[in-house]
Amino acid sequence: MTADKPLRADARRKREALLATAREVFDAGDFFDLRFDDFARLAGVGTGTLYRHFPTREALAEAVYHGEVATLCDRARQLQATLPAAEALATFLRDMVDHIAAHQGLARTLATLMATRSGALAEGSRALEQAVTDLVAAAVQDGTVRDDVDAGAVMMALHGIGAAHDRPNWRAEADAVITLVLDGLHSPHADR
Amino acid sequence: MTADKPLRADARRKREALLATAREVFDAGDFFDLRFDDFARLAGVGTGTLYRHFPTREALAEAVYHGEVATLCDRARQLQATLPAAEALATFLRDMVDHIAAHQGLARTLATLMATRSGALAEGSRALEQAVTDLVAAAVQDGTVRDDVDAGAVMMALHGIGAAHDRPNWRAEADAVITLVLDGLHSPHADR
DNA sequence: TCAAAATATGGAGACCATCTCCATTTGTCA
DNA sequence: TGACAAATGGAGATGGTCTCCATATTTTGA
Repeated sequence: MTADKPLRADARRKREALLATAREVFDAGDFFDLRFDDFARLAGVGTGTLYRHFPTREALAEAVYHGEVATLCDRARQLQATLPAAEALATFLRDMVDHIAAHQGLARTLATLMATRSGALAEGSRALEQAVTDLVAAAVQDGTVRDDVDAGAVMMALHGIGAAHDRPNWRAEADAVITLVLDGLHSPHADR
Repeated sequence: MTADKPLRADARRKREALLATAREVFDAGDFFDLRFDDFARLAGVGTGTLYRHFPTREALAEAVYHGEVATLCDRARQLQATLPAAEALATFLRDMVDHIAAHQGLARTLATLMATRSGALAEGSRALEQAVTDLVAAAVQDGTVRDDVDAGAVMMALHGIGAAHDRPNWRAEADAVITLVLDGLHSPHADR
């Protein structure tokens, strides 16, 4: 997609170091508590180098988010290929909750980024949304899910779950949201 | 709740000016784009005065949010007093969407604040959640809503709606989320 | 009504994170 | 290996945040 420029050897090394460090910090949820310049020191890199590779904090986040999303999308495709549509959708959503539970820091970071609406996550988010859209469409197709509601609503609900990750009773509530959404999706159309 | 200290006359005037200005900026969604010192200038107040009254940006936001929440809670109580429980809940949720639609800037500001999780909105959020809890409890009581899901899930969904206010198709998706949640709430318990 | 005491003001400047710039180092290619 | 291109890193400029205190305003009480 982005025209690959042949990156020099040391450049790639530094870039990788930066990304590795970012991933850790990202996952620990300290992404916004850390002075940006310190990423550089942490990764054993000069400030200038950091800024050359990732002009903004958000650019760095985007790069990390990318890998994250790829994993989730693979998972979605895999489920879709091996399970009945409705079940694939349900499993994916429950898995998402597991995933967020297992990566609180990541959830926190993403929530902040979403809210700031730097737009930095646009590409990654679109990919994730596409995966959800496919799952929902398949379920609609075989008639197990109503057709008057689209995947956007599901994304919103997921967004809410991720953003609220710090609630005391998060896990139970997150599961409850998924339950509501799934049961709602299986309801017949309301008349109005 | 907070011990009221008899505020001096000019102090109250300045404080009010600050709040009025903040409310505008808040509603316009520019809350985080504006240099904090400029609030002072905008409100015709010195920087020092601003910081005396509201030590942080978040403190100022909290003060504004307070009034906002009070209105919504009143609305909830009023609905609860005049409509059957299930209908009161449904109406309130739909009204919330209307409200957010009518105050995009506010939604944006709140989403950012929530994500930053300054904790500044804790009190206001608790009040709002209490209102929703009451609505749900009443509906559970008279048997129109399942009892295995609590209000926290509804809050999460609302949170998601508010946080995603910048999606192109926001309105339709927000309505869809509410529909899913309401239909989900009216479903019988799932077995597992 | 008028000091004196208490309270509040405002803005100059300290502080600190972000980001730029370029002299130096490192890698690549012939 | 030499010469050119690519990349580095960190010193310092920039600009927003917040503190401090000399001055101004309000209140008190005699």
